[in-house]
Amino acid sequence: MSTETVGEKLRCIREEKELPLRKVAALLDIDVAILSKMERGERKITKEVVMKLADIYDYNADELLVLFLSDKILFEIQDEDLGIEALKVAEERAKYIQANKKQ
Amino acid sequence: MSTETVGEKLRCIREEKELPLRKVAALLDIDVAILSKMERGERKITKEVVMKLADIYDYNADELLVLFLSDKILFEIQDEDLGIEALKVAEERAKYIQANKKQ
DNA sequence: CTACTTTAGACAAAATATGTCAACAAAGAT
DNA sequence: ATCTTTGTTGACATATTTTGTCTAAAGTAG
Repeated sequence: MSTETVGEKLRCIREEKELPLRKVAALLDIDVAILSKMERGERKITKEVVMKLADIYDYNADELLVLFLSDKILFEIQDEDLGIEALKVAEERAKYIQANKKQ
Repeated sequence: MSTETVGEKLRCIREEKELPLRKVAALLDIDVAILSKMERGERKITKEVVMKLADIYDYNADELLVLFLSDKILFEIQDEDLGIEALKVAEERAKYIQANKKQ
């Protein structure tokens, strides 16, 4: 099971491609410091950046997006005793919403 | 299954108790307009307010807290095709974190 | 009408997020 | 020991979001 954050995952991928922050940051048109912080979870990553990095690294975008979303979900329930219960309720509600949304 | 938000739920409870916004807002020491907006989802509800209202209404705090948390979770994955998949991954990760946290 | 409840919007203040930059540390190469 | 490259840290100003306060207005009941 994956226990790493999307930032950690993106850093691993970048290191395997042997791309320096400098080059990737230039492709994203953002500051090197910000990308460094995003990989280490010090700055929030946006969905847009995740998608661009999937493209740059030629990596499965859905996998990264799921990791990105689950990070945000875990952030909401961190330190909450009822977190897992809330996740189950949220899943039921999400399924209900999905089943009833107009085509 | 519950399809209502925590705000809608809180409004229902308040109306059953026949308490006006004015009185409840006074007990919470917040403006009437803000409480009105919280019940309708126009302003974010805080965990603190949810707990205080559970006390004021003498209502199950855990139930309201789970609803409150699931609202926040659903907000994160709204309109995301991979939302339910992300929820499942988040649950696995949450279980892993819970199992490994020091006693 | 009057009294009460609730809602809508404007506004400033507070809090948070974001981009930019310079200084610093670590590691390698020569 | 420099020089170079890579990555990290923190300060700072700006921008954006959130929050509380207030007033006007809409809706409801007596």
